[in-house]
Amino acid sequence: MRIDPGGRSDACILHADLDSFYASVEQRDHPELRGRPVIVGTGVVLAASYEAKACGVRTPMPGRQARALCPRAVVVPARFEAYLEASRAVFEIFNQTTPIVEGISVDEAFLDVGGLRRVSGTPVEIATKLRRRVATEAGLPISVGIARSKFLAKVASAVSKPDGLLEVPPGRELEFLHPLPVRRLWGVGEVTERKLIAAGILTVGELAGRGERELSQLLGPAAGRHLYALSLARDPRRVEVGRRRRSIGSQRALGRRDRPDAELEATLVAIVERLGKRLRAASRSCRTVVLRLRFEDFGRATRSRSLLLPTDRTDLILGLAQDLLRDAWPLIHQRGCTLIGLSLTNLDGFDDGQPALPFDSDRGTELDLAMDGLRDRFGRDAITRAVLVGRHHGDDVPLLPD
DNA sequence: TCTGGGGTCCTAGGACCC
DNA sequence: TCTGGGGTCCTAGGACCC
Repeated sequence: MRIDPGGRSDACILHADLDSFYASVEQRDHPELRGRPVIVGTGVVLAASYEAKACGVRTPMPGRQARALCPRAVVVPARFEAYLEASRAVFEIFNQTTPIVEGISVDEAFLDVGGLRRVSGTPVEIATKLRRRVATEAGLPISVGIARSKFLAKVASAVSKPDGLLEVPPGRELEFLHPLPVRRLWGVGEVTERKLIAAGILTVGELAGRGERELSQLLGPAAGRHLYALSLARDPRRVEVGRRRRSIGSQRALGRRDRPDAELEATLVAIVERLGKRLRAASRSCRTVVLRLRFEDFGRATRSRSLLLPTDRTDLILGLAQDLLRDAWPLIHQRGCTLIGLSLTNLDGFDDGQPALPFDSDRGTELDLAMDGLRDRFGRDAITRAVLVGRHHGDDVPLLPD
């Protein structure tokens, strides 16, 4: 019998989610941390072990608050390289489990195991084996949810944590879903939760009872339609292999102390260089550059500019970024800048087909910017050394051979 | 010591085109 | 001269996710 909108009658989507990922890697690599509360991140909490979560530590909580809640906690700085390495090992196991893997982030993926019953067994058997492999081969705890849809599989993995396995049996989706608080719905964050609670809607079941029209009036047409569908367990999205990134970005928090303008400009140059390298490493090009700013009053602003044609050249991207920054100076001087970032969007070109994992292709800067311009002017092979000199407003020749 | 760094999607107004 | 409908693109902002 095929009744659900996803066109499936069996629960064959797995959502696999590593538990407290960064903290688990630290406990794996440092045995003395096992069984103790661990907080990763010295500024804000990037991850907390279950022992630390038991004290109420959450991410992304300010570090000071976390240490007050959990004075016994061991605070360690993040080691992103180690996490990326661990992520690769786990995704290797995912990919050996089924060819249909959709990576969501470093520590999370959907797996479609629908066609594998004869080869590998039932979804529960497959998930059990997957969890065992991740534990023994990668040394990490992972939770898995199984359901007929992505959304329910994701809710199931969250409910099963820590180190759990939970299947939502076909036909019993609403029984599972309706008692849950609205916050469990994918797309309900702090703001939407507040609105829903103010309207007297506390559970998914109550949300389903209101109907799409009322929800759309409350939250807007797209959100209303989306949440109403989820509340009835309608989610026809398939597991997609090799989704292409739609933007890449990089940002730096600056703290609250006053920074000279030149330091901001230098930070922007460094960000552009990183992004240019990542862009070319992924064989992509971009047409729009977005400058992101955050201010001391916690307000935010974005400024963007588009090119006529896509580019992957660091110097062209930097030109746009500097134009945007120049326009934003009054804003920055007035409100104080605590974060500067850049996103590249309207991406074009093929990429490597890899899931969108953060931190990839990013090993510091190598004066790429200078090399770009010099290669164009003097030819690819003629250049062995380059010097990047500062660029100020109006100077249009920032690059000189050494 | 008030808040990291990486993303996705939606909305809305204005310019511009047919 | 004024009015209309339908569409795309650009820019800015906001909510949400891990």
